[in-house]
Amino acid sequence: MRISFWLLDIDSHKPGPRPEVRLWGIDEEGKRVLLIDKNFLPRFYAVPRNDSSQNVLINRCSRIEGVAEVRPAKKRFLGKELTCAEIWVKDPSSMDKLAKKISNLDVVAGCYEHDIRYTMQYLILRDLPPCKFVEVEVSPTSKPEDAQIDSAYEVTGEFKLSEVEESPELRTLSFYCVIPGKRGSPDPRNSPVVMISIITPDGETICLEAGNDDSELLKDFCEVIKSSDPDVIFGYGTNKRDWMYLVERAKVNGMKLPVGRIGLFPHTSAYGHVSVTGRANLDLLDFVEDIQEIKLKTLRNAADYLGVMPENEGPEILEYELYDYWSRKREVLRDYARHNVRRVRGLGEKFLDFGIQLSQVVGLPLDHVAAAAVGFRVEWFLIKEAVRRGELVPPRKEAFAGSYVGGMVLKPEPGVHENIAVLDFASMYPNIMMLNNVSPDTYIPPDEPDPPQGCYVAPEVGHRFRKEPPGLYREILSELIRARREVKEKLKSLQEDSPYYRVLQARQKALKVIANATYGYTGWVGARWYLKPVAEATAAWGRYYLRSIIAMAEEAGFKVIYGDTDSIFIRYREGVEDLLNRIEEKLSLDIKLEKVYQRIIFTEAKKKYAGLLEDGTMDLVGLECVRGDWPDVARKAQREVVRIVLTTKEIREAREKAKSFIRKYMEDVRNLRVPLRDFTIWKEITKKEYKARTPHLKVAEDLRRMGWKIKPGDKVGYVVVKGSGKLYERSVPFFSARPEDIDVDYYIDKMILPAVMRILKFVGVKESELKGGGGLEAFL
DNA sequence: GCGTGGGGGATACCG
DNA sequence: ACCGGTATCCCCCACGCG
Repeated sequence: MRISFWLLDIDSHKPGPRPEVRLWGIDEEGKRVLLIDKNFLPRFYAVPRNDSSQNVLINRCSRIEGVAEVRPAKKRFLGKELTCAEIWVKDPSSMDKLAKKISNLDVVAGCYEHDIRYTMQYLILRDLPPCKFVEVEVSPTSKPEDAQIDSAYEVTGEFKLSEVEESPELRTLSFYCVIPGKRGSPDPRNSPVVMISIITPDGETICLEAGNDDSELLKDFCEVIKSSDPDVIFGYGTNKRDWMYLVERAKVNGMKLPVGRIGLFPHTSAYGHVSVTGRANLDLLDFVEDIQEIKLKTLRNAADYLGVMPENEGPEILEYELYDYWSRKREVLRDYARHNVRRVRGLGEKFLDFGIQLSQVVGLPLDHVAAAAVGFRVEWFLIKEAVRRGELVPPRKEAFAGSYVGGMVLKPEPGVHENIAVLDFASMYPNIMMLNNVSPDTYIPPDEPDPPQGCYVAPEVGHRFRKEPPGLYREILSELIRARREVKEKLKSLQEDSPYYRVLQARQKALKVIANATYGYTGWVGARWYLKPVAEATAAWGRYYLRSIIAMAEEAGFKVIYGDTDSIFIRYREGVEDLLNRIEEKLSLDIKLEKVYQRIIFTEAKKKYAGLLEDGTMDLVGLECVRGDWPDVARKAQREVVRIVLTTKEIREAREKAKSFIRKYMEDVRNLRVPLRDFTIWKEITKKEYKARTPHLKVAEDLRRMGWKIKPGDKVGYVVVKGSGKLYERSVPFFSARPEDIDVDYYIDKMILPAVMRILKFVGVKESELKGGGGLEAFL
């Protein structure tokens, strides 16, 4: 029989002599099904030292224990054709060992693709995209007795992409755990999970609560999951924290934690994601990490930023207060947990479409792709496409991280400007790579002569790339960009509120993310396709094109006020369209009039400016007010000053307004008439060992002494208090300072004044005018 | 012994 | 565990002065 199947999760096991791939998913009727494929073995390639020994190689390999079959194969490696042996392996878990053994044979130059997991080989070789309907021939088989599914089948045919583009209706479950620590971070050996709030697939909210211990709670949690049988589980911070904690607690209680569609425990797997067999466990923090505008990645902030729930809704309880609320204000804690699980679900709804599309594009299962860093998302996309093209996948190797010169940044013309146009190249780096066929497989090393078809030569650095045939990057980038253009075209004909619109919107975003990260990927030492000249040449061409458009703009009589990497800022006037056309014609690169600022202000610094668009929105770029490591007192003050300067017609009037605002604001700060949290400075702990003494490291030490486990990736919030000595000696955790201890002079002199003066000095304000409120200092 | 200036560490931004 | 370019703060130490 033939079924439609949508892949949610994949795993493998080995019940007998042959391994099995298990595909967990949903059929077109909405049945939860398990497909079992007993006819797939993994394979890798052995490349002989020279062509003549291919037969010898095949013979030698065939006789090795654990090899199922050896076939001759023709492949390409970095553009070079080669013949090799395709070695099929009986037991996936022995592939590495086998490859190592074969690598050591005297007739073998090297082995490839043994480092690609069995399940990923399956998806790629069988052309099975995750999160997409496919049709496949199957035969019914008996359900594994402990598997929670409607039916099981054995795969008997090939997968064929289905016409159906929609996703099935997924059952989602959201959960939020409350885990108080008596003193600092909770320890699973002695601190129980006290509450789990859940929103089931039916929309029912359940709030589980611990009794004397959490064994009932954990049992009930598993029971809710089992009975509501979700396809997707949403949580926040669950990959790094909650799941591990729940598993540890289960072990302490001598229990299992059977939350999957089979198996007794969730387990940590690739990219640090926690795998719940048969379901997709998604940690929404993984998506929030990619949103740079959210500085402090709390559930509350993320939900607020994304319009899921205002930050002031529901009680706010800080981590160190949880234990107290559990002991004495439990009703508030329940309310808190209920609000937070709603936040989790809201975020899940925001990100699910994107996750699904990313999974389709990249080819990694949904839960993997969500947790994978950008580099790995790009890489799996490349791996899938390379295999499809018969190109061997390079192994990951230790490489020396040689640095190279990147993009070009112009010194801005400081001051206030009006009517400024921004011209920028559309997807500059991807287009450069396509245009000049920049790719690891088209690169010509210095010792090789020019090929007959000719080559592109990068400016400044001189790296050469074959004109023909098209390289891997040219192929995959043009495919990504073509697909995205097609999706964007289709979007135009759809209603913005239709579900399909949301799907396509997510799809074009997924395609863009991958295309835009490809240049960065080429310069990543850890990349399988890392090749410094590829990144170096791309950047060199970028500088060349930027210089070209600067010259063309100046030739046309425009003054270039600023520029960064792929853009220039010029006065907007007659002739801009003309300039754009001439640039496109000369350079064969898309360039656009990106925006026009009514007014824009630059300081002397690069990468920092504030502009007012025609529609009244403000762009704040690089300034202190967009940086998460400045306290809100300084950020708010600067932001308001910028707003005044940009929106007040007369500069003279703006100056006076800004002055009186800042004077008053500083008075408010001095008298603590601003929210206390606006003094907190947040900084990330980025590593284990430090050379320097800094405020945030000293505070991290304080917190550790208090029992908090501070790890790289954590942010510490501190305030500066009055007293003598170094700044770091006067920095304390934000929650342990009394308002009257705060060193308001520090905040005014070192944070607020510098931040606002950087703007105000360009409208004629002197620092002395702000300090004394027009007093004596003004005359000094 | 004390103030200063510059180098370097650390962080987070831009494109 | 994506790149290089950049600003900014703070710490620290060499240096000059007395």
